Amino acid sequence: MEELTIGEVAQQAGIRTSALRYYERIGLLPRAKRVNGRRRYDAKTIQQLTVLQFAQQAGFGIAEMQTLFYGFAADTPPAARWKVLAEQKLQDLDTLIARARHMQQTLRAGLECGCLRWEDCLIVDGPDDCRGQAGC
Amino acid sequence: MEELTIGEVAQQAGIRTSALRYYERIGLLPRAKRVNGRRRYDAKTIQQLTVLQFAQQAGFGIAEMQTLFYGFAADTPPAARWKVLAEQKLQDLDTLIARARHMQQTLRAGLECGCLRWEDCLIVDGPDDCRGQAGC
DNA sequence: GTATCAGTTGAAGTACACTTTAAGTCAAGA
DNA sequence: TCTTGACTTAAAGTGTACTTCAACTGATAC
Repeated sequence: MEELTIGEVAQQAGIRTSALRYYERIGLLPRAKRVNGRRRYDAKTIQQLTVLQFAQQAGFGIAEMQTLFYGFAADTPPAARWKVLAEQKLQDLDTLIARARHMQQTLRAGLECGCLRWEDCLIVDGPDDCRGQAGC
Repeated sequence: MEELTIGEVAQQAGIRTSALRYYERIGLLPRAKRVNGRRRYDAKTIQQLTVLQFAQQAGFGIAEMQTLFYGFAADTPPAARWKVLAEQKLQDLDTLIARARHMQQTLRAGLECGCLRWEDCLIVDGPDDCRGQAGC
């Protein structure tokens, strides 16, 4: 089977060599074997990295990926591992989106305020609260 | 006019004393006067902090707030300052929301995959791509 | 007098996901 | 032989927004 250097893996996976060394150091990737002190990977590693990047895109942090990949009984299939964590993450994302929407409302409320001084601005006490005060 | 200690300001504004010292240190709040070496604030500070928290809730980082509060000609009214930064921020939030939605799709796609091994999972190459492969 | 509480300072720590740096190794090409 | 380029390591740096720590001071209560 074909073996790859760290630079080749990095290029094929679209990742920096420093990240690969980092993943190995923290145990997110298994320790690569060495030839003359240099890391050698087999093609399967690219697949592993693809899964890793997929999980990352789905919003999993490194600690969560450790759980996902190594934090279950060896005979637990991927779909089951994924399910446990994915459902919580979906909720987190709902929360995140709601917060972002709230920020947008806050910003738009601020855009409608024509205050001449911050002190006059009632918007900061509540967006629906502009009681004909100066500039609001 | 009534003067407040750092603890009183912190409590009324719902913020930690350490944050108040931090804001002063980085110049986000003007240097408070000292009495016996202790900070003394007037009631106006609460209002300033309210504006600050409003901006923070709208998604402005500290550097952006520096610009917002001190990065304009002294006669520029708040509404004009706000406008310059808020419109960009609204766009950033659109991007953020889109990314979060994409993450959710990724997660849901993963939930529908019943792979027995990561290696069998074609979802990681593209969510719409489960061509009757083992477990997918 | 002394215990307690709130305050002071500068420096270091926190979380996250890496990147950058310094100093050195290894193999291949001119 | 010398240079070049890719690689090795451990350690320190990055950015954000604070918090925590250590050592100390000042005012108040008993």
